[in-house]
Amino acid sequence: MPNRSHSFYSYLSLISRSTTPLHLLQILSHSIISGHHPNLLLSTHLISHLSSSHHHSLSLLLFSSIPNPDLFLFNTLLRSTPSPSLSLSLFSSLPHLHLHPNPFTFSFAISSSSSFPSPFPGRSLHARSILSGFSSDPFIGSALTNFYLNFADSLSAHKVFDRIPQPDTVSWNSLLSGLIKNNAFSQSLIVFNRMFSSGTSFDPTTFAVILPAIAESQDLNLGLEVHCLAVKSGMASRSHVVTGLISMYSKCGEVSMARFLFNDIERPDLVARNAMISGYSVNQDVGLSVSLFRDLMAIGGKPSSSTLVGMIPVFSPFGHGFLSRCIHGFVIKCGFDSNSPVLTAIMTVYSRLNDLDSAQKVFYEMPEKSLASWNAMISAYAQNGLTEMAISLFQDMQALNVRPNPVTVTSTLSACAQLGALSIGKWVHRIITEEDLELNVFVSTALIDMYAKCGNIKEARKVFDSTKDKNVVSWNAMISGYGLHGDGHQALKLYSEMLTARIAPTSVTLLSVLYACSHGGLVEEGEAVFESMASEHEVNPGPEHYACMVDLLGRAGKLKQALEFIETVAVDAGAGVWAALLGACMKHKETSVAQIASNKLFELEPENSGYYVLMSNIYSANREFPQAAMVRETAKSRNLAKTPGCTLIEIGEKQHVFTSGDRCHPQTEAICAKLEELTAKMIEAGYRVETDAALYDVEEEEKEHMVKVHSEKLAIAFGLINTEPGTEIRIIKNLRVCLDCHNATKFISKVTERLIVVRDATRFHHFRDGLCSCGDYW
DNA sequence: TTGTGTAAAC
Repeated sequence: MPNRSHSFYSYLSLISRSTTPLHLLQILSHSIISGHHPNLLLSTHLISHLSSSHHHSLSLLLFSSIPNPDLFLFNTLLRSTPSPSLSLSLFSSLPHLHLHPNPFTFSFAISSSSSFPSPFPGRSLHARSILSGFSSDPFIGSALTNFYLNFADSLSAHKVFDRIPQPDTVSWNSLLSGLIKNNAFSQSLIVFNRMFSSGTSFDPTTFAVILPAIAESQDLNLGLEVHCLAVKSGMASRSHVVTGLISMYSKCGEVSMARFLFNDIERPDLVARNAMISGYSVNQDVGLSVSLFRDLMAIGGKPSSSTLVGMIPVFSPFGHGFLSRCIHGFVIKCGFDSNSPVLTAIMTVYSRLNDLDSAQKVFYEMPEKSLASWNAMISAYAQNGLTEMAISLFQDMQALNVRPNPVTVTSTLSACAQLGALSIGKWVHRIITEEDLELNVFVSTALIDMYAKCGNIKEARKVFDSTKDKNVVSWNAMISGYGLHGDGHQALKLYSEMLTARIAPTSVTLLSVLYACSHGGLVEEGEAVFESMASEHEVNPGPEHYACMVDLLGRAGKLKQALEFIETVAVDAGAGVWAALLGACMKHKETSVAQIASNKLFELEPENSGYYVLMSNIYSANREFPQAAMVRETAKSRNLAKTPGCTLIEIGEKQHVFTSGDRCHPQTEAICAKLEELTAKMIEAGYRVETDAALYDVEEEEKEHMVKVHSEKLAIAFGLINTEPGTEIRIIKNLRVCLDCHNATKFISKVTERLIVVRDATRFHHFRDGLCSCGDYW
């Protein structure tokens, strides 16, 4: 303790060395006793110290005891006030204190209003700062940039930022980190480029902020450049920067480079270790990930939630038993049983193991659902084919006002695409626009795919054309979209544009192009593409490509050539090629090649009921009924169930599903009446029942030569009743549309003057005025 | 500064 002879300055120096609030208060009382009443300077120091040791109530107490605080003292208090509502009420007390806010006052108040639940106080501070004449202050500008991006308002953020005359490093960093918080990774890389060209110098924060964005976009070249910049500016060994580099290299697949940097760290902290552990994990190196984890335990380190989140994904290949026994148990033992990120990682693993029940259980029992956990559940549903569940969960989010991010809408759109739910897909598109979510390459590709799969190929193309950062996946989605719609020529045209743009085709690209040729009947073009695969594009054909070639040749009626292709080129290509050949035999009503193909298939995949159905139908089509019956008997004796056909139609935003011979729908009678009315008109127009169609139905006995009304006809009739004349009708069928339904739909489109769009298991059919876009080639 | 969740063909 100082004695009476101590000067005012010795109190100051004591304050700066004090660590506990008690100690600070002792000094304060001592100074008062010894006649040194706490003046402004002394109080300011005290407040600053109390705040940095998180004793906010004490600093507030001290502040209120000071009769005439100055602005500097006020700002010091404001800067360290943890609660946004408290700092807002402090701000409004300025007039009582006869103080005028300066730029620091505004920027501190704005910073804390970023964590206020509503954006209004921050906006009003923005307005008041302009009225006070600070419209282009760099400090306020940075704080506002940050504030607006915290409320996902990137338009306002950019406006504010552009008003800063000479943005400094901190301003740029605020913009960058805000964009990244909003998942606007590609945009952040553009801003980073602008920052670089402006000549603004980087600080360690700049590197720490931009490296995750580079990692996210997997742009290794940019990562290397930034690494060089960091080395040149002498910041490459700062701990935050190294961690960012380790993570960036791992995510770009350069895990050995990451390890090299890691080994160079003298005493790696927990964060660096976590980055390295997850680096091995994303690169599927179980051994090294676990061994680093062991190192951590060996030095007595305590794993953080990030350690577990980083390590958990590597365990999914071990299978369910291991996970539930060890990992889930370990998480609970470590006290992370209510930690949202850790539980989200567990959910993802369950989902990858197709154990949706467990994933769902973790999700619904989570005490606090984060955005990531909502996303994990939606994508778990979407990836496991539970499309309605995925969509309904997204609708729940909307109802609960949980704001989606690009990841959320990407998964939801994927569900819409699978389901063919166009109206919901459009609704999601509107949400993306209204909420100003970043249209990153994932979102735009998902939109392209959704529009294409839901039948709106023009809208798909519109999105495709307006997408700036297309990658090969976007091109693939668009090309396969054309294939789906039977437009082989557009698919080939786009493919050649892609080659001109010097984008290397992947095996998926080539498969999509081949399918488009096959669906469009472009045999020679398809053969040329197949030839070019290995020779020009260094892609070796896989079983799918071979099957597609068989499909291409077989559909065109070249069954012998297709068989030869299998026996000479596509040897050991598996069941796919034979299935394609069998399908082609059905189209051309050919039994001898079909026998060879089906025998192969019964041998390769005896459990697949589809082949028995197909073979039996081929016999029936050729009036070889005893053989047909025999095949069906075999299938029956093996207890093989066939997939029931069903058709979906959307009226408004509601989906209606019909099965074959369905009489469950409330409007059943009206539907039957409509069908009778239609049949009469169709027969008048020349329609005759295709008898072969009856033979598609293996479960129907021959006693009935009548076709049980297939689900697509029910759905079309239902659509006709419930929509205005002239509206187009869109239906989605899970199996391939049968010959009779295809023919009937042509007539329906004619007699009702409607455009009818049918999506079946493999492609789209646009029926208009008695004709189908597939040219009866399907 | 690390960690969760995302699109294309079959």
